[in-house]
Amino acid sequence: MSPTPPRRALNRQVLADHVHEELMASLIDGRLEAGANLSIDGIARDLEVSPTPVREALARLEHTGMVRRVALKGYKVAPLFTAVELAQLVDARLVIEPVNAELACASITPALVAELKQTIEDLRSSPTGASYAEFRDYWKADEDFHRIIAEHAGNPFILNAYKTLGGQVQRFRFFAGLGVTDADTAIQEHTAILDAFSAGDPAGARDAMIAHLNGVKQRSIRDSVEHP
Amino acid sequence: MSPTPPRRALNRQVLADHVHEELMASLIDGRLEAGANLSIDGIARDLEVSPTPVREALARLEHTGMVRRVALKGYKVAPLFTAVELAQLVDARLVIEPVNAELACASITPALVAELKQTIEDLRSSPTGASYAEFRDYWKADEDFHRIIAEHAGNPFILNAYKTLGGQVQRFRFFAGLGVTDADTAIQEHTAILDAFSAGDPAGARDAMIAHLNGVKQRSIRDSVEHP
DNA sequence: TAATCGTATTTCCTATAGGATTCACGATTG
DNA sequence: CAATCGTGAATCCTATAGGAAATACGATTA
Repeated sequence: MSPTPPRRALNRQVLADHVHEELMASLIDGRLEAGANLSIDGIARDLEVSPTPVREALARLEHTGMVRRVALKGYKVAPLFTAVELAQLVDARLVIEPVNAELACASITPALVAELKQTIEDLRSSPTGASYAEFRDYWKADEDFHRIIAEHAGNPFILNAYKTLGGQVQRFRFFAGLGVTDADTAIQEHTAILDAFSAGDPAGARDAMIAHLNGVKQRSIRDSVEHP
Repeated sequence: MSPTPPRRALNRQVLADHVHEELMASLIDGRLEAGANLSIDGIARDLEVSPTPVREALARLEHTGMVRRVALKGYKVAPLFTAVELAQLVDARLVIEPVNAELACASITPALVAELKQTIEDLRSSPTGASYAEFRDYWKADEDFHRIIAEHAGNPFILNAYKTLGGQVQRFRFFAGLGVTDADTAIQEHTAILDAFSAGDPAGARDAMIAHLNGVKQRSIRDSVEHP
C-alpha cells in the first residue's frame, strides 16, 4: 500500500512565496521596467493564481523600495535612481559594509576565507557581456562576496539592513545597463579585501572595503554620466 | 443639489492600513506578548474585518522583525530579545546613528535645532512612570529626537535602515518593562548632542551620539541583568 | 472641430466559501 | 492505567464574487 510516499509535502508551498520570488527576479533583471504599473489582477492572470497571494507578495516587496504603493491606486515599479540617489546608495553601503568587513575579519575562519576566495574565482570565470543572461553569474559572484561578509559580521540587525540595501544594489546595477565595465578593477579590490582577511587584519579589511566602495561609487557615477 | 460635498473621500481608507497600525501599536506597547500566536482569522474577528487585509498587514509587518512567519503555520510575535541581541541592537544603532548625527549636523538649520530642543523639552516634561500609558510620551520624545536626526541626514537609504531598527528599539524598550530608569542621564546626553549641533560641530555631534548610545547600551544591559 | 456625456472595462479592495492540514480532546481499547 | 484512535474545531491558504471608484473610449452635440 501507500503507492506514493508522502511526496505531497514537497509540492505543498505557499503561492505568495512563489509570486514573491517571481516578482523579485523580474524586478532585478529588468523585465519589469521602472514606473510600470503592477496591476494586482494582471499579475494574478499572468501567473495563473488568484489576486490574494499577489497582494501578499507585493506587500512584502514594498519595504525593499523596489515597489511603491499608493493606497487605492495600486503598486508601481519604483522609478530609476537619479545620479544623486545612486551615490547615496553607495554612501549607505559605506556606512554599513566597512563595519561588516571589520567584524567578519575579527572572527575569521579558514572556511570563510575559502568561501570568499571562491566568489573571486567565480568573478574571474564569469562572462561579462552586456545582456542580463550573460553577466548574471558575474553579479551573483559579486553579490555573494558582499553578502557572505555581511552574514559573518555576527549582527543580525546589521545584516538585515544590508540585505535591504542589497536588493536595491542589484536593481540599480541592472539599470545602469552597461553590463560589467570594471571587472578587472573589481576583482583587484575584492582580492585586496580578501588579503586583509587572510592576514587577520580587521582594520585593513575595513579600509580595503572603503576603498572598494569608493571605487564602485566613482565608477558608477562615471558610467551614469557617460550613459544618461 | 449635491447635498453633501465629497465627504466620502475622507471615509475611504484601506483596511489593511488600519490593521497594520493596530497591530503595530499592540506590538510596541506590549498588548501582544512575545511568542503569542497571531491567528489571521482571530485578528480578523477581533477587528471585525475579513482575513484578507489582515494577511496584507502581517506581510508588511514581517520585515520589521517584530513578527515571525512560518509558511503554512502562521505568524507569531517574535520572542523577547536576549541580552546579547539587545547589545547587538545598540551596536547596530552605533553603526548608523553617529553617521546620521554627523551628516545632519553638517547641514544644520535653526529649524532643526528648534525641533531637537523641543524634543528635549518634551523629555523633561513627560512623566516617567512604570506603565506604558505613563511613559509613552517620554518614549515618543526620545524616539522623535533620534528620528528627526535620521531624517535630516539626507540619505533615504540610511533613513530606511534606521526606521527598521527604530521599531525594534521601541519594542525592546517596552519589554525591558521598567519604565524610564535613566531620564536624567538621557536628557543630559541628548543635550550634549544638541549642543554640538548648535555649535555646528559635526564631529562633536558624532562623538556625543556615540557616547549616548554607549550609555544606552550599558544601562540596558545593567537593567536586563538586574531584572531578568 | 471641440467638448461633453455615457457606457464598458479595468482595477483596487473586501468579504465569503471551501479545501487541506493541524490540533485538541475525549472515547475506546489493550 | 496508558496508549491509540477518531471526531470536531481551528487554522492557513486560495479562489471567487461583488462593490466602488477610476479609466478608456466612443458617440453625441454645440
